[in-house]
Amino acid sequence: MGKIEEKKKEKKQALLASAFQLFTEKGVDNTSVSEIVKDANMAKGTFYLYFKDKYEIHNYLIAYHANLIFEKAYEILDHQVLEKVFDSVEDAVIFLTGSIIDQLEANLSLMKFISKNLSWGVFSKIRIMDYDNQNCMDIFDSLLQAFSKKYRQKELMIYMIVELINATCYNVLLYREPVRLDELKPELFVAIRNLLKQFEE
Amino acid sequence: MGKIEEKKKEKKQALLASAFQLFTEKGVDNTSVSEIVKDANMAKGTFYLYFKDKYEIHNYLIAYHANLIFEKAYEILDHQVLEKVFDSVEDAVIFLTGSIIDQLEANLSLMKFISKNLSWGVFSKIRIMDYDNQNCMDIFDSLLQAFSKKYRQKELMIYMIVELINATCYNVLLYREPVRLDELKPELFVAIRNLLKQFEE
Amino acid sequence: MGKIEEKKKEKKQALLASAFQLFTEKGVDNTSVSEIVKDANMAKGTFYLYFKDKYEIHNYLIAYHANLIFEKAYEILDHQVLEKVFDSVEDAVIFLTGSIIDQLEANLSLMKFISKNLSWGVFSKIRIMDYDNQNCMDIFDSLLQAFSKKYRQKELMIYMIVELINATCYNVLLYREPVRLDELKPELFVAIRNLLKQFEE
Amino acid sequence: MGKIEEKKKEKKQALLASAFQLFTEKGVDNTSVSEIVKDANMAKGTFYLYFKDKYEIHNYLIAYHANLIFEKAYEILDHQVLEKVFDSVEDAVIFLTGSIIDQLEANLSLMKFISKNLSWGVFSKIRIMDYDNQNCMDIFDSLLQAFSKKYRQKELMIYMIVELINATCYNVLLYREPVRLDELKPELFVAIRNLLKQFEE
DNA sequence: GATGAATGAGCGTTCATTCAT
DNA sequence: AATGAATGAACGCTCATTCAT
Repeated sequence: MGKIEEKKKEKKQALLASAFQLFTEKGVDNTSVSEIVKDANMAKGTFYLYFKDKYEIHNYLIAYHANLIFEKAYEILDHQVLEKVFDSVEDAVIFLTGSIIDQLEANLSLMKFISKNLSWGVFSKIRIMDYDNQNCMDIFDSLLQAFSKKYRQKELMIYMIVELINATCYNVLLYREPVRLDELKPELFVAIRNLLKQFEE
Repeated sequence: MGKIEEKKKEKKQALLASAFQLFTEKGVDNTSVSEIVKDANMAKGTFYLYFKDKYEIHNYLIAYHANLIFEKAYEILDHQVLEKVFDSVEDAVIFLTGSIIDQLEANLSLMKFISKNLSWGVFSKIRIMDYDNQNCMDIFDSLLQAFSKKYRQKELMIYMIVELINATCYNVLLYREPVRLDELKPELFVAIRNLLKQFEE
Repeated sequence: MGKIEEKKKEKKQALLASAFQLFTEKGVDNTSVSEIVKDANMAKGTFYLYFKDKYEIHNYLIAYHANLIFEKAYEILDHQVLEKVFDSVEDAVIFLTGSIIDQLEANLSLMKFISKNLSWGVFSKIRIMDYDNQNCMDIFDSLLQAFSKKYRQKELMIYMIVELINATCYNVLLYREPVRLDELKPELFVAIRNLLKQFEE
Repeated sequence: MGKIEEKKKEKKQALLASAFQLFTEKGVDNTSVSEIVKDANMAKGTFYLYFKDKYEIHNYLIAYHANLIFEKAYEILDHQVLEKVFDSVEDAVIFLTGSIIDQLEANLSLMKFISKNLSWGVFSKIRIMDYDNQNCMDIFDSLLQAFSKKYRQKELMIYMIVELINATCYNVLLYREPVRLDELKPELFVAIRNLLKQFEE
């Protein structure tokens, strides 16, 4: 019956929502299963019907939200590409980067949650999960194709760009160290343009 | 009497050694104080004579080992500089980077330990601790001066380089994803050269 | 289902019984939660399902047993009042006192437990708890009304009488110092009669 | 050598002073030997050269300070008796009581410290200790003799008076329950006069 | 499928006491 | 006599997990 399936999905979503809120609020280590189920209005045992343990729900959430950020960024980008706003791939990537940084800046606890947990491996696993979004790589890929430019080692290039953004923004956004975001941004954009050039065929 | 002081230092060293081994083997969260003192052949209470809690010994170890890596790299570099091996700062930085990566590759659990815990703030605090070494920034600084080249925003530049190295090497060293180390290295080196150029005055 | 509720009540009762025995035997400070649950044949965690900490069960027991003593004394008194045994309020109060002293004498560890912990504030809080008995003040009140005599500052009067009884009996019952109980009693009764007179309007 | 004896007495006094301050400030259970010796500027081991354990120093302090209160009260009284200020024993006892209550009121943490720990047995042991003061009983005794009145069962009488004062003042001073001190005092004085009359021969 | 009472190993931390110096 | 480093049992408390209902 579809209704049962629906109810199960609702339960799972409720658990995910509660866990995400608590994880970002107080950290994963300081959040207990008890608190999650309490917040989700469920019995403790129910949690274990949907997730093997606390770490499964943790990984799920990282992948989910990391993907969400790219999705949102791409959504905005897509409109602009269609409207031929950008002269080059470089400009589009910079725009994408800016969009991602803006999202992270607007939600620091989300950035904290994702950043230190986001490993390259997670992206490739996102598809396995039950939300059928495009992932980060596809987004870049389609972007690069849209401008029909040829880059070698596309995956490595994207990897280096993503890691550079993530790594440099972390301290800057959370602690304003060693510089403020508005000081980092222009240099980061130049560095990304250079990385793109570096991988041109 | 000096003998007591000596014994105390030995105890502290034993605790640091045991903690480091266990932290790198099983992670900080999965290592208990009980295990540390057991490994160090001490009573539980003794731990608290030397460290306020698990996190104090953790921070101590991060700063200590991060510093050690730079020190070792710089030691080698120093000899080469004296012998005028390098034509430019760029070459020297690349050499330094290579040396650091080699160390990380040779000790993956150390890399794992440092990488996810190393925040920019830690560097500035290293001096405070009781080993009076030069730190990362000083090393770069003296390097740059040695070649009397002028760069703007040196701190930001170093920050971006260090974060790029750290971030890109993590997955590559630990999971060989998305490429192997020997595939990453040349591109990383080019990227670093570009970053240096970007900050030339 | 009622069965679960019943089992929970049984568990709580078992904890209370074990705690009371250990508290009176060895004192509150020398009794650990571990010992209580061991005596009650339960896991340590179970204790914390029923009481916030050691002090909650402690307060519960003080109030409970203090109330119990008054209740028992009043029960007997009630019958006698109905049978018009007493000529005056004074006689009834003396009877009540005697009855309370007898109970304390029969259970010295109970007396020790209650005496040093019983503060005036506890009485007013007894009602809050889940046994809905009359408390000390109500008992005296109804007694005084039964004989329709008017006293001023009833609460202060009762306070002074109760404290006098409690304070003088403590050393006498536990250490027979400075006199034996049978030497104290007549003088205590006279003193109480004088206190009652003192507060007549 | 006398100097060594003197130094030892100084150390003991320092420990007593530190312990008393900490006991009254934070309670006996929340004060550790570590804190006492730290406050007294001594090594931990030194404590055990002077006291068997924490409880020995505790008992010592109770007896000492309880005695001190009576002493102070008597000192004042003595002058007044010599000057024939009082017409009767009753008046003198009331004065003594007032003086004791004033001291307790002026130092609530002292009152808290003494009150619940003061047992009749402590008084008789005071003499054993190394401060050779008169104790409570002697004070009353000499008072009664000064007025050459005859009371029966003097010890019991004093016991009841002292316990009544102590017991009724405790809650009133600490929590103002069930009445304020100025409401208790007149009634307490009347009750004491009645007790004295009760024991007249 | 859902519950939540029960578990108990494990946590970090304290501290009275000992004893080599 | 004085020290203070070392001890380790014991503490209160947490919480992931189980399982009878």
